[in-house]
Amino acid sequence: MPFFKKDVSTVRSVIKHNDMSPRTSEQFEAIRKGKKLLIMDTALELFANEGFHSTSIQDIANKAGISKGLLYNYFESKEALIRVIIARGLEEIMTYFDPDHDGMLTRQEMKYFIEETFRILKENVEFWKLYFGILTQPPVLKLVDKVFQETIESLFGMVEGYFEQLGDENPKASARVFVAQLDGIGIHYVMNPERFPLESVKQKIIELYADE
Amino acid sequence: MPFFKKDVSTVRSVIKHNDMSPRTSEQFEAIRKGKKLLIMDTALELFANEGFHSTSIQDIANKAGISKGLLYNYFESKEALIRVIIARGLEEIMTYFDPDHDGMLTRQEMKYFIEETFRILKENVEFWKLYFGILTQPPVLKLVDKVFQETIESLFGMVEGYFEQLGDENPKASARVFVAQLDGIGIHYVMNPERFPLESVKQKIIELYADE
Amino acid sequence: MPFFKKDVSTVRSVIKHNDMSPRTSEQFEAIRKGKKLLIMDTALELFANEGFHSTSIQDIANKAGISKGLLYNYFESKEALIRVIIARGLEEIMTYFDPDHDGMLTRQEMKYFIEETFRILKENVEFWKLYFGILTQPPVLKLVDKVFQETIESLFGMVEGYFEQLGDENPKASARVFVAQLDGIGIHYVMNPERFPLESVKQKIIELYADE
Amino acid sequence: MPFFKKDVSTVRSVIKHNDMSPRTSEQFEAIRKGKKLLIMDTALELFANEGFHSTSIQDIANKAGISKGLLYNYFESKEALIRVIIARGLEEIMTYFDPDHDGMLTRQEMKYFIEETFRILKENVEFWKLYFGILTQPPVLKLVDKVFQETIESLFGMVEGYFEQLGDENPKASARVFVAQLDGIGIHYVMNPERFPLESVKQKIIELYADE
DNA sequence: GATGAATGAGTCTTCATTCAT
DNA sequence: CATGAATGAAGACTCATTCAT
Repeated sequence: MPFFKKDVSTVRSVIKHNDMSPRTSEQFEAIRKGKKLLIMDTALELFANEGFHSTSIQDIANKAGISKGLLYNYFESKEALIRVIIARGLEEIMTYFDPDHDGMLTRQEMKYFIEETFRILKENVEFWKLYFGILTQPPVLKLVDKVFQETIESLFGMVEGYFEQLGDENPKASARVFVAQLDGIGIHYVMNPERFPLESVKQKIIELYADE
Repeated sequence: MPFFKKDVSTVRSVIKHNDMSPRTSEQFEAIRKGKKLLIMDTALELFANEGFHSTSIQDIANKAGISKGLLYNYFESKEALIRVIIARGLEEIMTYFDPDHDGMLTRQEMKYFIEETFRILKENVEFWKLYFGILTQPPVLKLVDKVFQETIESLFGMVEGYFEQLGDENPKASARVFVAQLDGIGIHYVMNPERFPLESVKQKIIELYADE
Repeated sequence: MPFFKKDVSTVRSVIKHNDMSPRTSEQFEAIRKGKKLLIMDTALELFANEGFHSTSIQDIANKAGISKGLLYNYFESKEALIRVIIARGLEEIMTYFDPDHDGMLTRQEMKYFIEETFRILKENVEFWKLYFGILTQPPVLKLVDKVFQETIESLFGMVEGYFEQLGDENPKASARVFVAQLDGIGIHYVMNPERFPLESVKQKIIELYADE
Repeated sequence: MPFFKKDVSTVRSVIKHNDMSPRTSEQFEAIRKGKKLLIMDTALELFANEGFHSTSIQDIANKAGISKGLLYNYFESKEALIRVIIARGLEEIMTYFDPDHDGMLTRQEMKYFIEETFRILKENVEFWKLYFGILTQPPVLKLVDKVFQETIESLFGMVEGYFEQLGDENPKASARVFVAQLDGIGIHYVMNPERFPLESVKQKIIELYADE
């Protein structure tokens, strides 16, 4: 299940009650959390499939079944919205990539790393569409620059360290090739998930980079 | 030299023509061609670096030193403009990839193919920026869909045929991986040409796919 | 002390009442009155310093520490709110200007009138900022038109009567000049209270109009 | 005649011609100048009578008989528009107030100064409505702050110098009173031009300040 | 061929007001 | 009495496109 589709469902039951006293702040909190997720998920889908610029705030509101105004109750601007969406996505992804948070990849972890990559790719097609869409759109990239840079740097560091430790003579170049390859696969996959032979491609990558 | 910067220079002198003698129709033709190229090159640069949506017709006209009206004299719309730019680029690229136009890659041709790919990438950074920007923007991709599809299909066919002829047990998957890898490299390179070790990456790719 | 900052303090204690004993209806009344004053004072300050249009209901609620909804419990609209604020201000001011409520100014009362004017101006800078702000904003003026007109008419009547009784040959013009002068002083003072020499200006006005 | 209504009339004849060659840049210049004045005058009238915030760009465009978009062809924002209007007004006014541009008022010039003041007030009611409207609206005042400050300072300097040279014991205060009085008169006049006895008020002021 | 004034639909954003709780 | 989520109309501004000259 995509990391961002968690438990919006339980929210509704919490917000039902029926006397005349004002809602408690927990109830408001629950409403806010649910709506915020709804908006983010809706926006992600539209940004990913229609592009950031081609998606209007009205489009998002319509699809989410809310009013334009309400969206601004939760996000101060369209730019803030995409920034939050990206930050959430990258954050969660990084937790999968570096399970023991030591910024290091051991030989054993490499196979796991690749498998995780493919799993995450498969389960979050929308997010990755958006990710690649942003990566190649300079003006949109600027909006989320910092978090992007940081995440990518950290990833490169990990991969580079792996090749270094393997005795690779040019670990920087190898890391570039490796990450570029994964990105290339990601792009091709999200552009056409049905026709892309993800499973056999994964095997090939494991053979190439993590074979014992 | 970028494939799209060819004979603008020779045309310049014709455009500068500023005395009172009537122009011959060949001269008019030359003006048209020169202006058209000027517009296309200017637009390519802006689309690539600022994004299609963030570049206005006014921006293009300003940078090209012409009026908005004149642009519409040459291209019927902004969409038509990007379509023509992409079509020109893909067309020229394909001539390099399949020199004898037989849609086939022999073993010898593979090394040449890879080298050409890297050369073209290096010499046409702007175009590739635009290419990848479009590839990941569904609504913009729609504008140029047909020519993109055709080019990509034809490319895949060639590469798939190559792996088939090599006896690869899953030529489809291998072709996907191969093209995805080149695309990944392309993206990473155009995003940051100075820091990307293009030359050593090229050697790696040749080793991997075209070593005798 | 500003005429509008009177008994808020005594009310505060009542508002703080927070145990579980049921409130008497007098207590409710006191709460209502206290909250209403709180809202009016807060709104006055913001309207005066930020302008009517630039102050949002949310701003007022925030600054007053209450919710938007509650504000509408006391005032049916933003326009009603400013109307009530202005009406209260003008009403209280008129009680100072015409102490025996006979609509007349005797020669002795003139000096007192001028002194009161300056005292009131000094003690209610916020109110006068708002007053002058409204005076010069036709669409806002419309909102409070009636009470403004009445107050100004009544004032003019008093002053005109004074000049008449003094044997002035053109009491209407003199009254206009006099009131205009006071308004001019008022505006300049509230725009920059620190740098305006209020005391010496007051003496000058007394010399000019109420010297024995 | 208001200083800002000059010779828009002649423009139309200039812009007529009838072959297929593009307009000359003088023609464009003439069009731009005329439209710019039209927009400024229209906006002045609306800002003055409806207030800055209550006047929408659409209102201005409608009244001027042009499209919203065109207005932005001439002024980059609503704020820029009011700034230009105010700057133009203040500039022209200062030329009347200090005819020999020496920043000084001689005794003879004082009578002329007052007469000019009243003439300008009478002939530019709209502008002065806007002027006073802005003076009392902090958030709008901020938009035009610099030019306002400068003009007012310069005016105060002149008037203060006059009282000083007259041997006044407190020229600063006298200048304040004087300018405040003129402002008060201005406000009352523009609020209700028909009922304000401008002529006799002028005489009174001349008596008070410039009598020989 | 060439210009740029002109249009108007579409976009982001704000905010007074309502209402369920 | 009190809260703040929710609405929607309105406003500033942008921009592809047209067209008279």
